[in-house]
Amino acid sequence: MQIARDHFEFPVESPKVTALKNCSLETNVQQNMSCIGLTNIHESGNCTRRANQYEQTSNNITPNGSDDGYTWRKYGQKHVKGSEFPRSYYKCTRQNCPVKKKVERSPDGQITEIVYKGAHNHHKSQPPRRATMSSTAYGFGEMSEGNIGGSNSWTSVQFGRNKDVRAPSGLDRTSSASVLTDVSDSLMLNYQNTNMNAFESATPEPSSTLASRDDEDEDRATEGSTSLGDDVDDYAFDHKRRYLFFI
DNA sequence: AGCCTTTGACCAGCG
DNA sequence: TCGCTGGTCAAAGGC
Repeated sequence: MQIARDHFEFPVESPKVTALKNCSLETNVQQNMSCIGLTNIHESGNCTRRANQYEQTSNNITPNGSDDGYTWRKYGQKHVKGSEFPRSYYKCTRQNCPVKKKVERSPDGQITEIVYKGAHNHHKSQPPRRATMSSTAYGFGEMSEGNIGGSNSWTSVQFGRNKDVRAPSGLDRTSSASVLTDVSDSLMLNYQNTNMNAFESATPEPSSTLASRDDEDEDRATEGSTSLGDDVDDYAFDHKRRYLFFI
């Protein structure tokens, strides 16, 4: 919990954030987490390009529950009792990756809660067999990545309201953050750039280790924020044309 | 052609 | 044991 909270305490006004805010204004995609998240790691030029794409399809798009640098496949959706909104269930599409996540989203498309379960056995942002929009953006991936090498745990990321942190097992390590949705948007902008080191220092395994172990061959190309961003940009842009969706 | 989402059915845990 | 609930499966259809 503390870890997650710490994640969201990064500067709101960084150069990246400023650029992204401009992006939102230019494209009328405001409070669009996907747009912001996707464009976080790119130059504003690309930001505009992407945002236009979204604008064509929806005014409120937040693909696949969250943009966390991993690729997710939705395998179920259910309206859970006690919850206002339907809950979507996602699996990491990475082969042999056991990580799952639950996403609750309000009717207007805002994420109200994300709960991660398990630990990725691969580094994030590597092009999967088939990328989707969700695989290309950044924001909360480290939430679950902090569990790499650990037990299957649920890591909760919450938006807009306070909820109990999901902790089915007393042994599970959980973390959560409760922030306003619009605030979280801004926070996501900076997450990748400003908090990687901060988070890594708070987690058992630094990403450099992660990137060079389980899937070294495939992961190598994704190391480093710059190369990572470029790879994701090109790859994601191409595939987003096909997978413009939202929940 | 391959991967995706959707969605109803099914299963397991719990009181 | 039964009913409720959350989580997962799998078929169907879309992109």
